[in-house]
Amino acid sequence: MSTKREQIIETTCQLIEMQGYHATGLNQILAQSGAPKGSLYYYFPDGKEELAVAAIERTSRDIERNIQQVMTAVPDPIAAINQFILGLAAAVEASGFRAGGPVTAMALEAASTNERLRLACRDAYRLWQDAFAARLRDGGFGAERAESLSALILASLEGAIILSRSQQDVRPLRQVAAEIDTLLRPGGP
Amino acid sequence: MSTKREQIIETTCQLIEMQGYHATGLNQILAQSGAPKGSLYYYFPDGKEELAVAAIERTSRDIERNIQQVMTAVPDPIAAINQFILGLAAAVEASGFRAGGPVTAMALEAASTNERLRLACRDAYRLWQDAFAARLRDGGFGAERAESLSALILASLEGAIILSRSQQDVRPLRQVAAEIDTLLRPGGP
DNA sequence: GTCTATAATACGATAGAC
DNA sequence: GTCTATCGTATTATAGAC
Repeated sequence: MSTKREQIIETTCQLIEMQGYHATGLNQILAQSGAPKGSLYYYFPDGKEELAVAAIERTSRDIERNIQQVMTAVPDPIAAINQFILGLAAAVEASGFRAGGPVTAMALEAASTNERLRLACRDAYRLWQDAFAARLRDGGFGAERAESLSALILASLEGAIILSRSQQDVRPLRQVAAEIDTLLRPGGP
Repeated sequence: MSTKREQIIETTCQLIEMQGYHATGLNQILAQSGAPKGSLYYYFPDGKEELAVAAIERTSRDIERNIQQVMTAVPDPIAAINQFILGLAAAVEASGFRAGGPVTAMALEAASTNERLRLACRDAYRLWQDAFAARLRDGGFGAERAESLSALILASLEGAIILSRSQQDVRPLRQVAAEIDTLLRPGGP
């Protein structure tokens, strides 16, 4: 419950999502969060790896809560998914195309080299995909189709964030939102 | 046309796609490619950044050629796109989920911090998306819809590679291939 | 629990011999 | 053109005072 511990994690999330895992140094995290190096190793004895896992878990919960919130606020599942993606586009744009979630960065950098981080990322993705899949089942899709559709939604979401940041333009995210909507609507394209 | 220069670029592509940009050291590239440090700075006076740009441009051409090849071999555009994605899934699996393209890694790590790399990634994505869009127009889709669909295809492709590597399972790529196919077929879902 | 100083190592880049 | 030795500065991690 320590507030300094939370500050360190929060700063880590911000820096990793902007720069990536390996480009973000412990010294930079310490400088920006105002914590000394001793505190970091007191709260995270395993060092950078443990801190990164904490950052992934924190983001995992935050995003999952965000998804649930939109899904509860908007009754129609298809409209809810559309609104979530557009909300994401607005957030990415508002950050000046610097934000896009720390999980994807670590998933790419550490998927092949760090098993612990890979599993943490995998679990986060699983949680988010399940949130979409559950809502799709509520909307009348069968279990298998909901699983398949939620995979497309999550994948295109992650990919569109990368495209939008590279182009510094929200168009890819908006286009994905529109095409997903078309795919989900009864009657189809 | 130097063969050593090509070796350096090829090794850079392999290492960056496995570990990312910042995690890949110049010394590691040199050791694996068998080149000495002097050669690297002779061929790439601007150092790591110039080398990374060369790696992106090389991958850009290779993938574009791969897309064109599948699109030429398979007459039906929708079937061709499906086959390209499944081919990608096979390649990712064959690499032991270590490969997935060096561009995405750099796009994420450098989008906010290195303008030169960001632009190189943006151009690569543009080239690939245009290849898909052109084929969709051939298949009868209007220009605007082809643009929007190709954005979804490229985004979901990139995202599904990340998901598949995190899970060490090609399912996400296969599910994306199937859902894209459903979306494209006349009559729809 | 909190903090500083420092160790051990790797990084990218450069200088200069050949 | 090719190569090696080395510089200066990062990095993660630790030891030990308070």
